[in-house]
Amino acid sequence: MCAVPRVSDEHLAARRQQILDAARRCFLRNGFHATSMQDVISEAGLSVGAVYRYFSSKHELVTSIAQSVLDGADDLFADLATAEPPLPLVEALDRALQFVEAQTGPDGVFPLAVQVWAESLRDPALADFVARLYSGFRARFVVLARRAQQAGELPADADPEAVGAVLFGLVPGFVLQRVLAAGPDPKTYLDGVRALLASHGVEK
Amino acid sequence: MCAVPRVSDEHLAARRQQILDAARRCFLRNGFHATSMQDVISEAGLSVGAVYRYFSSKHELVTSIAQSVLDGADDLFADLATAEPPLPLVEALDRALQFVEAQTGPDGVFPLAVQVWAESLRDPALADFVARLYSGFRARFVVLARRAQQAGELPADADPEAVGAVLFGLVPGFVLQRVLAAGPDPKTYLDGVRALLASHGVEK
DNA sequence: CATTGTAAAACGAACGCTCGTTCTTGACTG
DNA sequence: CAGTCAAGAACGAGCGTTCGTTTTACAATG
Repeated sequence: MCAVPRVSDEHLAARRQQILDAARRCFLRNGFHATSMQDVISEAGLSVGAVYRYFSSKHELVTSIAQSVLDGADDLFADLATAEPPLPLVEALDRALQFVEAQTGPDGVFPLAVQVWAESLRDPALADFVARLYSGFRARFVVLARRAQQAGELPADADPEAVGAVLFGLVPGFVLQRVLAAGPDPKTYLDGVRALLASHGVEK
Repeated sequence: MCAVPRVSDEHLAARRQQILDAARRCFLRNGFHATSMQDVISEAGLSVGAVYRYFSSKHELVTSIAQSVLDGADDLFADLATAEPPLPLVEALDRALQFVEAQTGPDGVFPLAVQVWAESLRDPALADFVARLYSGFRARFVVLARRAQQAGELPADADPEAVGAVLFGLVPGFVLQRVLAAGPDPKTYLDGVRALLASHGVEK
């Protein structure tokens, strides 16, 4: 009741974001575990008490960053799956690779995403979040495959679920090589995909 | 005088392996960072001093496990690339997926590999090791692609480097879905690949 | 074959330090 | 002056590692 000495909501939100930004920089630089709360606090230019007002624990901070890292890619994938007219597979992949390529550098989300993957193996809540999200991603690619099939780009008896999984898998396959093993650039990778698509039928 | 008290080399090697096994279990259960030396020591049923006789630091233990996790896959990939007669691409992928599938469970190497990936982003020495090894893996798939091309399985103007990168990328693409997002089984995934290979030419 | 000398191997208490978190304090706001 | 917010000292737990000591294994000895 009564006296309500308040700071504007924007101020509170800005403070929170200030902490999140600092945490992201620290986590990117040193990883979740090697980053101490003191690191984040110093990076944010705040005090211990201030940070603990906005986040009740380090774990909450890690979780917040992890979720923000993974969110946002879905927008792109949604576009790929719903574009009119339906995108040819190679073009859809081209866009996806260009998008993720921009996130493979030290300022992109993928170095953090790799850490999230590792973390999710030991944090069931995070694992659930990741599984849900990535299954959603895959579903986008399944839609993409189904529409490509309707457009005659795939054999009539192809399983869109299977093709979608492969298409989706091409993305982390590209990213991992890029981040860990100096993989080829998106254009070269795409050329490889094209060559496979143009391959001669196969079957043993 | 001249006492030469010795313990057999096998004993020493066995002790070392005993520690490595314990460390692997701990790291798999809790991750590199959340595992304390005390955890490893208790798991191994040894004393602090004993463990530090064999490994001079926690970091050395982590590095040893990380390297052992990544080693060994190359044998399989080498076989794929050098088999006579040259393997059809789908069959080679089939073998690769079956091999990695066996390693995706909680007792396989992949949950640990994901941690190694994360760790390598912040440990230059490990990053170098990983990059070298994975580039080697990719090279195997490039050979595979080149031979498939010679067998007429790929267009004559295809770039084996690009195709090899894509083929290699299919593997982690599969693994990540399997480990993080309840991805499809190897057979379904392979069906997807087959459908793509049988696709209708494409180009815009 | 018992005894002894000795170095390797194992032990585990203790150390210094950093961690994540809590608590006390005071300044500032409405 | 009531109440919020930030500051930062303080805390206990747990970390990785060190190190002085004890135990073990075994060749040399008598």
